[in-house]
Amino acid sequence: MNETRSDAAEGDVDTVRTAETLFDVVQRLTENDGATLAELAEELDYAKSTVHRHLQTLEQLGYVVQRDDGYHVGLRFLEVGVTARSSFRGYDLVRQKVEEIAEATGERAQFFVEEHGKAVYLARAAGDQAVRTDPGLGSRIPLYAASAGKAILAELPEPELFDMLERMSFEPVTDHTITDPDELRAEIEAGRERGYFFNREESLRGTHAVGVAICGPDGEVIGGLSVTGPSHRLTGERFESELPDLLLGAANELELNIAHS
Amino acid sequence: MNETRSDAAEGDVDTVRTAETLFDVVQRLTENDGATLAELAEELDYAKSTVHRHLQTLEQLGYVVQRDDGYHVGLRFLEVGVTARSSFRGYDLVRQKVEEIAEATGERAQFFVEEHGKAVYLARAAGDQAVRTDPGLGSRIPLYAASAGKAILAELPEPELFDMLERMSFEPVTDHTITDPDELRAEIEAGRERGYFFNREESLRGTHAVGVAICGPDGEVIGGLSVTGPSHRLTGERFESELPDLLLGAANELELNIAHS
DNA sequence: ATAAGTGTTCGACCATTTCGAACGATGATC
DNA sequence: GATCATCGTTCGAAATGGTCGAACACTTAT
Repeated sequence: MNETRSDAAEGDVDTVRTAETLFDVVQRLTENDGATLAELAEELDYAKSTVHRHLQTLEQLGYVVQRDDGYHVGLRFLEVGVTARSSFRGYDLVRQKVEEIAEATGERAQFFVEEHGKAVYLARAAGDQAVRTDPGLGSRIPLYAASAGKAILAELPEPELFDMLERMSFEPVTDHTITDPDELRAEIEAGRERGYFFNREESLRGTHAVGVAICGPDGEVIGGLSVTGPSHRLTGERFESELPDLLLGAANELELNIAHS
Repeated sequence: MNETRSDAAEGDVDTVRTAETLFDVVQRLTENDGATLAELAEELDYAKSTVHRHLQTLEQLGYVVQRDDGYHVGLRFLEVGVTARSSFRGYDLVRQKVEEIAEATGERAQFFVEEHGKAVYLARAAGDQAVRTDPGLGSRIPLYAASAGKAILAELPEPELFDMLERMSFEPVTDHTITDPDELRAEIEAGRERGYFFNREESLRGTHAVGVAICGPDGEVIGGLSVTGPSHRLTGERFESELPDLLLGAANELELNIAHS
């Protein structure tokens, strides 16, 4: 099929170096919120003056805040991130549906989209527990380790799917994670027939999940919806039939609503 | 050439120019999601190649995504923004409380924090309407135009308050917005006695609000909590006594819970 | 008073960003 | 099926601007 691809595989295309150091600072700041200038310079191995200049720039632009206890990432990231989130079609509708599903099943429901070959959490709701904030909002897991991720993969057009599988590194998340491309391929095929996908302790030990894809009016995949719970509770009929049916119904309704929005 | 360095706070401190152009791109991308390279270069008045390089860098770092219909801001902003949000003490507790208040009052409840001299939405919940997403999450309004903003100002130590008032530009949001520093000062004093603050169509026509401050265990202000609603519904006893009491109770409880967390 | 911890400034070196024009790829129009 | 319009991409030359390290200023603890 394709052959002229190898050259772009690893070559760092020409890139703005300064931006890398800038986001290094941001990155370190998220991992070590409230860090001081000296700490950051030390950890990043840049000159203090360099880090200082970047922090000052970031602060002036609103992306960093300096308080008495050190530097913090600013809420402008949240502002931008929220617009990024709402740029997904039907996000509001999906969010409501996620909460409905959580309530109906008593389990945790979540919605992912694909970005840069990973599954990114966009919404999550818990059935039983008090309404807790979404801790991992925006966090990423490999597509092949999530039921919703597999559902997304299965809806991709063949060439894109091929590319994506090519680029995957298949690092295990748990000892049940699929690490064989052929095995993943087979599961995608199987799930395509059924319309729903499973995750048996592949992303978290002791946790099962069922997932389905959400597609837009033109057939393009928007994201994936899944229900997660303890493996002892997600089993048998409920796991293999009831929850899938519920999800398929939800997906269907969602897709209709999205198409008419 | 010699620089006349006005040692006041006015001068542009030395700043990473490249970062400015980079965030110019990001900014434009949030305002015009899905823009093409040519559009961005045109609107920003940079060379196409320059914008291209920045976009490529941003994409490689995960902060921008290129889809068939153009470039989009990436969800990494959301990821970073969420950590910024949860770096505020007691955010989870506050969020729950906001939802409780919305449910109890049937009106809209919201939580702000101060950043860069503005009030930033961190949480919002609506009582009546279906659970809708927070549209303006991360968005900013002037402190002096929000009841919760005034509450925050009133809790600041005098020197900081002074500085902040100095820097304020007092641009009106509606025709009821306070634009006179002395008037604001007076309202802050008055509210300090009472413990709560009002907003009478100062941020949105036809809308009233009551707000209180939330403080941490050391007396430092964390943010402000407020209830908003149509001015015809927020009036009389309910507006000037019931809601304030409710909010003061909520703040009190919150502060206790936060102190013990 | 001293010391250790902040953040801040400065000038010289040289890395790197910027620009514009030309290229290649894709899709629309006639 | 050829031509035009648009899109993203590449390239080298010129100068803009980022990096470094040492020294400064400031606050708090010893």
